Amino acid sequence: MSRKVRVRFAPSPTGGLHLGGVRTVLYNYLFAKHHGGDFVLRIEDTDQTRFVPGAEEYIFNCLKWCGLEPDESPIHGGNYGPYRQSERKELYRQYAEQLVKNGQAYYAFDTPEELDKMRHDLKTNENTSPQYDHTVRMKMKNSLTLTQGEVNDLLAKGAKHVIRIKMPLNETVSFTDIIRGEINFNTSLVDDKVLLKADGMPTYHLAVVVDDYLMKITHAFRGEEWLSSAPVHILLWKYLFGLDEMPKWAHLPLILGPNGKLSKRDGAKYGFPVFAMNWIDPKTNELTEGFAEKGFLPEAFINLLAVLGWNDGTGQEIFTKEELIEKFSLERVHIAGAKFDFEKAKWFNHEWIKKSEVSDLKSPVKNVLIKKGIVVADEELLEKIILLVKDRCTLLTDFYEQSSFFFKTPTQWDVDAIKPKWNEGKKLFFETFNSKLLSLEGWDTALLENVFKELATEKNIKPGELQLPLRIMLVGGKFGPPVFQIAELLGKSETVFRINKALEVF
RNA sequence: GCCGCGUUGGUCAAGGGGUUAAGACGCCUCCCUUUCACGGAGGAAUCACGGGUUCGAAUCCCGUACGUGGUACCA
Repeated sequence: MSRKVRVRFAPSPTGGLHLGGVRTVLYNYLFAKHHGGDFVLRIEDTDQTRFVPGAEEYIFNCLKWCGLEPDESPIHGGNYGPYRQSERKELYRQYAEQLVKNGQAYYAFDTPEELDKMRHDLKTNENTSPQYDHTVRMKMKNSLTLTQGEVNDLLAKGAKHVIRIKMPLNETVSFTDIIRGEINFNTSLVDDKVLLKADGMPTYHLAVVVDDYLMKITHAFRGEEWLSSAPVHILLWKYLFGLDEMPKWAHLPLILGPNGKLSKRDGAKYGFPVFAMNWIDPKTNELTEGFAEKGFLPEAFINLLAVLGWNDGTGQEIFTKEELIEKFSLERVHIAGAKFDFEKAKWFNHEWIKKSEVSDLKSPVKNVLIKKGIVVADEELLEKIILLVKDRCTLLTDFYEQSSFFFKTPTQWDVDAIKPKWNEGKKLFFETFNSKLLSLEGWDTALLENVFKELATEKNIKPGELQLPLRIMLVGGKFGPPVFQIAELLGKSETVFRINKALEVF
């Protein structure tokens, strides 16, 4: 009988939620839901110096927008709380002390200056970043080098100290990564990582192991950047709780930018978002644009993220969240990192806009229009407009360009586009056309097109040569859906009005 | 430097000993449409390199190169 699947995501509230982070959440979520398990979200606010106000709330907003709400979290509650690292502070010390007692960790009293000095003194061309490891620990100020009495004195005096893991000499630590298979590390090459900081807060290394144990996590998925510190976590599991209890690991490939690791700067540089939603850094007031505000549908966003590094083997690319839950498997996650391609991302959004129902598009489109100062009074008209233009919108924001002319009479016309072929005959045509429209019984696309073509034939002008001028009269430029459909939605009086108005200028 | 991980068209990728090496994005051509899209039909473009193993290697092994992550009292 296997345990219920429980996976977790543990962001630190340090700022915006970037693509890699959202994808990690996504894979956690999909895996949990695929197995009918729980998706636990805890906050890694272990380091007060890096905690950014508003960032936690921001994370929840992003998850909500993406439709990836956790089953347990600081705001959703759950049976394994508290879910904030800072609120669990007292838990960690005992485990660290236990390791010290068992000789698997030790107190270190080195000051930051002493550490700097050590790193500076030992730095050579062959060893550009010396580690606090078995080669130097016996030269430092710690409970391995001091006498028991000295240590007790320091502790009694309340001397600042950390607890570091004592990496064993020349042992092989192995574990099986669900995506990558067996991975081995030689412990001699791993440094004595700090487990408990001088301020009493745990580092990620201690916290992740203790919390995963206490919260009964069965599967731990995280970015590949954690792979190097995996041996520390494995050892901690072995020392503290036993390897049998340890969750299964999977290290997810990185999402890369055009030049290496995807960074916030790449977004600014290449003009695409890297965060799920807008993030304003409270310190600098700097805004980083999000996919939501850029005009992405959340369904498209998680879809494109899901298939950036995973596929179901069939060639299918468009998946609903339900399909993803059903088909997702870690074994089919790609091992290598993937470069993010914004063009493809836009394609996904376009596909999603095309396949979305008008009723689902209405609210986001309305928001786009309202933001641009357009008042949408007629809901029915809005629905017709969306249906008419959605195939040509890649981003939700495109709905503005594609439909604003339905709400605003043009005040400028692309005169250059028609001027070369404009003449009195055409002007006369439109004057006649307008009076015909006025006396028309009924008003629909087919009827308008008929009247237009009949009159063109009568006047001996090719209808094609008249369509562009009509379009420009109605919308102002060479864009928009088929011109007679525009006229139909505009209605008789507005159509006639626009033709007259344009005729004065042409 | 050291350690880990990786490498199939420009990008995402399928394929895991025998394939004409799928498909998608992007690009190009044509059709549809005398706006632009959508849609349809085509096209150019790929197994990092060098050694093995094998009758046979994109697929397995070793090396090299390159990329990437880590090397913090950051996560």
